[in-house]
Amino acid sequence: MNDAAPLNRYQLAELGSLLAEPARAAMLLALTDGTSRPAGELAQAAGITPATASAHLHRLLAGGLLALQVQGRHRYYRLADERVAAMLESLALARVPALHAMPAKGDAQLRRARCCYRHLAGALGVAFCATLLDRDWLQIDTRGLCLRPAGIEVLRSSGLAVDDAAPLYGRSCLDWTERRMHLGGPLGVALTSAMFEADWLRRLPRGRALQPSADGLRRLGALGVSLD
Amino acid sequence: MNDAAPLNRYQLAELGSLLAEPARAAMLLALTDGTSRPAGELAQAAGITPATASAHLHRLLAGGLLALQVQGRHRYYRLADERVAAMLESLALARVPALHAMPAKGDAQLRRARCCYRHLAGALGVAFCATLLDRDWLQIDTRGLCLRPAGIEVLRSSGLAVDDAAPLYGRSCLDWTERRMHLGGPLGVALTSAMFEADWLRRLPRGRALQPSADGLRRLGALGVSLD
DNA sequence: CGGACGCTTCGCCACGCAGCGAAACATTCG
DNA sequence: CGAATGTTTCGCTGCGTGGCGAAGCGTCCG
Repeated sequence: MNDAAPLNRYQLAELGSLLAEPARAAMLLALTDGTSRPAGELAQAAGITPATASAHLHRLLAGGLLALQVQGRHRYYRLADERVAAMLESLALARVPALHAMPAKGDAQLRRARCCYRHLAGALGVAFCATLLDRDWLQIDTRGLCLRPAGIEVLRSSGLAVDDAAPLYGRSCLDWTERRMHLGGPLGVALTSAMFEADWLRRLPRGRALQPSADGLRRLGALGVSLD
Repeated sequence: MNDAAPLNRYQLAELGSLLAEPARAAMLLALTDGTSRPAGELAQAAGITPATASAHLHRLLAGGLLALQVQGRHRYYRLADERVAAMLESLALARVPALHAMPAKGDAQLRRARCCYRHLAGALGVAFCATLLDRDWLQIDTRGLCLRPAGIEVLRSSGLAVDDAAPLYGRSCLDWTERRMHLGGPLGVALTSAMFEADWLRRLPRGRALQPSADGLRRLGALGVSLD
């Protein structure tokens, strides 16, 4: 949640028109997990020919929503940055009738652990964040959420590679399925990627769901993180 | 910031197309301060004839972005709810080149105190939030930010009508000009409206800027809120 | 070197829709 | 009741743009 620089009508309209086409929307949504995908794959995801997809991708690129990486004869597109992903996520909020059709929907795996762009969300993300707050390992100030020294130490001794060179700040991120906050922002991303490195979490081939490893669950449990 | 229910391409595209027209964007932006405005005024703000505006307003209404209130021969439109305002604000973030063109822009009044939809933002909002956190009057848990009893007491004794019947939860909201968090969500809205009632703050006829009263500044100063 | 592949550019068609003026409808006021 | 005002509905025109196939261009591989 943010208050924002005053957009003028043309900037807002331009942004809207980039989203206004189902084909472009499909391509953006296919990239919300943070992956980079070649143009052909995005064309297929959107259900259009490569020719049409190419035009759409250029518009999104020119609009600053996508970034391009050329690799041989493939051209990999990804979301320009985390703010674009955050914007897409936040758009969904205006579409949700507040409390409707939420709880039991989606598969159980997705509810338990998933990525919210680049950080951990779902029951596990909420429980992890609750523990950090509960044990006073996480403090809040006006710059955001930040690990206290005690938190850095305990996470590190659990096997998580936590960098304390520059203090990273996170932000609270309301969890879609749990209706509680979890940890997002740079700090959330850093801790989540440390969990990947330590093999506490594994990515699944498709979708946003994540698979906690047995070791990861044991380590988290030792920290006091329980899934009820 | 939120992770979101999975929007499909058509929902996202529909939402985008509602924003994609400068006329509609202008009308939405004119309503971001939370006011209700008659159709004719919105037509004028968008620079189109009433006939065209009527069609746009209907689309926005059908799309769930606006709410309508009929009063005599006037029809007052306003943003459907706070989530719509939040969405519009968050859209601006994707347009801002991270750290550009921010600090000195806009007038000083707007930077000092303004409304972020319905709650207080700007230097004053940030300072107020920092004080609440600093004095430990505000706690954070997984449901959000919540006043502690000591905080309720001290605010009340300063003359702010703080209701403690049901604990209100706020959320952190990144301040556009200050790059620090301030207090948003239901709690932020409640405290801000209490400040209006206590005449600590006054609305200005136009725009989002707010005018703190002399008494309000004195009371806030007594709480420890300073604008440096 | 030549074919396969990935992607882009080009030219074309067709649909959607924003815009307006005119007219209809509703409400208020004299 | 009739005029004035605010808003909507209707019919129309013109522009923007999404879609495709065909062709062009770079890259990889045998």
